[in-house]
Amino acid sequence: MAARRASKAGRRFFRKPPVDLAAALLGRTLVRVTDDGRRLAGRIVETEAYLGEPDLAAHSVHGRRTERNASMYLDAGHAYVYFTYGMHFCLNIVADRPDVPTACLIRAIEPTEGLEIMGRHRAGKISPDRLRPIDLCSGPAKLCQALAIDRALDGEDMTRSDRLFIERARPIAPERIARCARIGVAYAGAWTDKPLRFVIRDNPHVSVKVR
DNA sequence: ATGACGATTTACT
DNA sequence: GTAAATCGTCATA
Repeated sequence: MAARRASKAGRRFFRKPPVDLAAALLGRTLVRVTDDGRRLAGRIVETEAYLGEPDLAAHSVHGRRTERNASMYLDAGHAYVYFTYGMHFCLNIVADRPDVPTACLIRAIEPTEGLEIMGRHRAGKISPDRLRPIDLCSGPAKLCQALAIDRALDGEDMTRSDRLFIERARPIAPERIARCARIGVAYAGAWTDKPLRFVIRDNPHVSVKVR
């Protein structure tokens, strides 16, 4: 008898505007099953919404469509994994409807399953004293490294995939969610300061402190 | 073909 | 607080 698991989030859950999805993702479980069958998981504690065409911080600004960001145009619930800074991957989940290139960046999770393997994935490049649970997945590129997420998972349909998906969980009460400006988008003019970042209040696993 | 840049992380002062 | 790492991606030519 297989262990009982929470149900996998389906299309209906993801098919909402990116701001709504970013908030709805908080508290839910991100699950990654590796090629050798290991289950790695964590609770989503920080997300950001990217609003597509008008959003000067979005890869799909002005309807830009390239080989890299093609996944943003897929239906809601697909993964958009991009490579940046010559060394890092970041995971987004596509929101809304097909051909509306909006998405939510998963910026941090609180690791709950497979911490030892996550640590192994993170080890090597960093000093051992940086392998505390709180250092494992507290950033968009760190969590991708810990969960072994790279471009091989770009375009993955997370409503059907057995290697990357969201499990339903008790929603976070609205008063426990903080909204603030997104991280690392200083170049985005009027969009730099829009409150499109969502975090669970006072959670120690977030990437950058809320101000 | 080339140049500039980045939805970041890390170590160091 | 600052700066280095490091290269795929994109716009320009």
